[in-house]
Amino acid sequence: MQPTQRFSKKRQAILDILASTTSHPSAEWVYNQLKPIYPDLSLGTVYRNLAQFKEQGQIMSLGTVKGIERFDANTEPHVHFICDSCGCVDDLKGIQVPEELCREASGENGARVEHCWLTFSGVCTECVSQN
Amino acid sequence: MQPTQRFSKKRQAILDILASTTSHPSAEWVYNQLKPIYPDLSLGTVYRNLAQFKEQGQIMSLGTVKGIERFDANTEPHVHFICDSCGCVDDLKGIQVPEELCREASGENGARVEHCWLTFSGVCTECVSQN
DNA sequence: TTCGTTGCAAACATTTTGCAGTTTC
DNA sequence: GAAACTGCAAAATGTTTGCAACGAA
Repeated sequence: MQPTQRFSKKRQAILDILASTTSHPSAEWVYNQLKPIYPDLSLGTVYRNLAQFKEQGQIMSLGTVKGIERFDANTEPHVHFICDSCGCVDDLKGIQVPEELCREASGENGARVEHCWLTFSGVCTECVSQN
Repeated sequence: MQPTQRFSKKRQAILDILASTTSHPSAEWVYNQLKPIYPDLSLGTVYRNLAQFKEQGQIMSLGTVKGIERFDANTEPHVHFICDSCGCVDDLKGIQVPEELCREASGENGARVEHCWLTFSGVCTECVSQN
C-alpha cells in the first residue's frame, strides 16, 4: 500500500510549471526553470516527483526525444509533432485521436488498452526555413 | 558525402535477424541472438549498424520501452501495442494508420511531416491473466 | 593498398538510488 | 515524534566513441 502523501512546496512547483507550459519539458528543463527560485532544488527530486506524478496519472510521458524523456501535464489523448532536428514538440490541435480505434484496439488482441498515442515527426517550420 | 559502404557478414546478419522477427528487438536482443553464431561480435558493432540502418531508412525505431530503444525492420506505417508490464511489443494488424491524418498534419503546422506513429499501450493478454 | 568495419574498453549522458538531514503532519 | 521528502553524490544503465587491428574490394 502507498504511503500517505504529504504536501511539499517543491513538488507543487514542479507540477505547476508542467501545467503552465506546452513545451513538453524534460526533467532538466523543469530543474533549470525552478533552480533560480529554489536554489537548493536537486535534480533527483525532480526525477522522483515526475515518476510519482506519472504513476498517479497526473502527468504522462510522451516518450523520449533524442534519448531524453519528455512529459506533458495534459493527459487527454492528443496529437504530437516532434521535430527530429531541434527536438521541439508541438500539439497538433486540429487533429483528433480517432477514439474508435482505441476501442478496436481493445477488441483486437484481448489486451487491456490504457493509452493511445498519435505522433508525427519530421522537421518543424523553423528548422525547415533554416536550411 | 557518405563513404562507400562495403559488405560485412555481421552487418548482414544483424539486418537479417531484424527482418526475421516481429518482436521489435532491442540492440541487446540482437546481440544475444547473434553472439553464439559470431562469438567475437561486439555490442558496439550492433549499435553502429542499427544506427546506420536507421539513417538509411532500412529499419525504424519505435521509440524506447522502459528506457530501451526498440527497432523494426517493417518501415511501413503500422500500429503497435506496447505492454507496460512486460515490455513486449505487438503489431496490431487489424488497425490501419489513418493516412489522411498524415496529410492533415502536414497542412496544419507547415512542417515537413515524415513519419507517423500510432501506438497503444496497456497490459497484454498474458500479463493480464497473470494477475 | 586503401579505407570501411570491427573488438575492446573507456567515456558519456541520463536516470536511479542510498543515506543522513529536513519538513510535514 | 513518525514518516514522507529532500540534497547530495555515488551508482546504475543504455549508448557512443577512439583507436589499433582486421577485412573487403
